[in-house]
Amino acid sequence: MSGVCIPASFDLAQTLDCGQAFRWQKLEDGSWQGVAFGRMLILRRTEDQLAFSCPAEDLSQIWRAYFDLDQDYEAQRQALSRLSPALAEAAAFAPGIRILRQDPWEALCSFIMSQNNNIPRIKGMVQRFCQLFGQPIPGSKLHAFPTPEAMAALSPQDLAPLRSGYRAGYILDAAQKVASGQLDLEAIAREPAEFGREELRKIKGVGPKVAECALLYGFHKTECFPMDVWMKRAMATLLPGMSPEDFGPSAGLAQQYIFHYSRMHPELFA
DNA sequence: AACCAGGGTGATG
DNA sequence: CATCACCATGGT
Repeated sequence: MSGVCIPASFDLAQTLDCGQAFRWQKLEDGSWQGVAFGRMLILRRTEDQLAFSCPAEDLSQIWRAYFDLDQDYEAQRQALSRLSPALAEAAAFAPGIRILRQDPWEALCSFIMSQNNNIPRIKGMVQRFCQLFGQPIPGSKLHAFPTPEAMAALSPQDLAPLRSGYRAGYILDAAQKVASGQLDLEAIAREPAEFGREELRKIKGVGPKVAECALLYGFHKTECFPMDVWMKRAMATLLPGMSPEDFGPSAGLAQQYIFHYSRMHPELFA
């Protein structure tokens, strides 16, 4: 068990249930449980601290980066809020959102599953995916996210119990391209976002939106700005005339404020 | 029953 | 370049 002071802007519910990650679950006692990088974590907030169910070593080597704890989100939120009153309101609605630094393959694969799908079903699909094909995590009943190497050997029939529909072929194509080295995720992490956009779209079923999600949530390319159906509606209604480039280097955070705000206020678009 | 969901593909104007 | 049917599945 190890603790850490809560950064100025960090709310567990806002960050873990805002549609950027699909493996976190709120437990009965109010703490959050999830898996990332093959480790299970239970996370709970006390009055002025976060309690991590892990050794101090994992906190400094895995979770500090995952939760982007060294970044000043308060400063970004204030800067973004000056750009537009509507954005300021969305940011004030969930000031504790942070952009997680997820595993690149997990983000890519999860958002391939997300296409033309809804969030509850995406969560179920990701859960079955891990349960069916991921390495068990000792003493937890949970499983790591399946590796591309493990997936590359499978056939579409093997993925039938996943009930992912036509996305099964997309998942396998992604796994094969990554496992074979045809697609170099480390190079995408290293290079500018535009390189990643071109590379990721070589995968079947990966278009502009899925690539943008993978780049933002898996490669932490913070200027990326995924445009799904919610965001298109929100931009037209709340931020008419503005485009992704107007939000600068932390456009991804602006996008997440707007996305979450829109999803929590569906009546705005009725 | 028809329509929708953090879309993409392939065909057609 | 814009539009459109279609894609598999589950919820409303």
